[in-house]
Amino acid sequence: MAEDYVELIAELVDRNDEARPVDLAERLGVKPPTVTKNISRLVRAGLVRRERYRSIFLTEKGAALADACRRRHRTVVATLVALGVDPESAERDAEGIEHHVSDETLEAFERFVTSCNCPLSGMKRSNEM
Amino acid sequence: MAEDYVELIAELVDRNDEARPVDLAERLGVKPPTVTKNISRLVRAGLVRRERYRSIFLTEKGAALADACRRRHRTVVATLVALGVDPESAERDAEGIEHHVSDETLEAFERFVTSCNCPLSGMKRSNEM
DNA sequence: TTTGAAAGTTAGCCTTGACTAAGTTTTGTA
DNA sequence: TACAAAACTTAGTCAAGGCTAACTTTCAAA
Ligand SMILES: [Mn+2]
Ligand SMILES: [Mn+2]
Ligand SMILES: [Mn+2]
Ligand SMILES: [Mn+2]
Repeated sequence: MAEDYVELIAELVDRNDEARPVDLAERLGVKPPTVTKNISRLVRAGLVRRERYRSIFLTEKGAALADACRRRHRTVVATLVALGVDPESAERDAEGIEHHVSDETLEAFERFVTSCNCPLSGMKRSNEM
Repeated sequence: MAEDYVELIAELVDRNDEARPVDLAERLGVKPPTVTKNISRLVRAGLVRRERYRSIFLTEKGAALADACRRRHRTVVATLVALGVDPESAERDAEGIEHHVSDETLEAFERFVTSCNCPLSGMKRSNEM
């Protein structure tokens, strides 16, 4: 839960300079009271700051987690796409898969997408055929 | 939850001709009362049969789900290993990842591991380097 | 400047999936 | 065969993460 929240908060702050509960609820597909309760949990965990009836921001700790999650998210999506999954399915599946990808697996994914993008490897062609 | 249970029950029946709650608890890393409660849920869902104080068996429906899950599990592990993840990490991560792999992604994984095992593709070499 | 709608919170409820403690049934062994 | 240990279930508790209904605060339009 925490990972999806901080990831999305970072994204919203980047795009809108703030993260509002209403937008979190919309994007996460839950109702506003659920967001309020979960944000309280994140506050308890030291990941976000909040003032009542105002926007939500990440703490240093939350921002660090968000960065790691966003990076991992992008890597998982890139890996799925490189394996031939259509981008919409890749995005949808990655949202769940990302939370089960260990550091070792993440490194393997990074190696793979890197080698895939290298035109000399010949991997992309043979895979996509 | 259901997926992990039916998958494991199928595996235990294959290996031991029966699935006992004590073994499920051991393998799933939970306590016996948790297994009892979850098995009741599976009974309600029509996935398993049970007689009190006796072993657990899959219904037709449960066996069908188990087969699909085991197949998907193996494909996910094979994909991770083909991407260079060590087998222990692959097995561990697959246990979580499998539940978020859609049919489209599963097909892409199958295509990938098949092409990887084809000695003519050259993919395995370039990836493992 | 008032005021109504939008946004946010609180309270209370539910389900899932975990646990412990305590009771019941089965089973291996003396 | 008796009985203790192992296996299983029941009862009760808890936290996470959903929901609705109702309340409070904010904000923008009249
Ligand atoms: Mn996610
Ligand atoms: Mn994500
Ligand atoms: Mn699993
Ligand atoms: Mn599995």
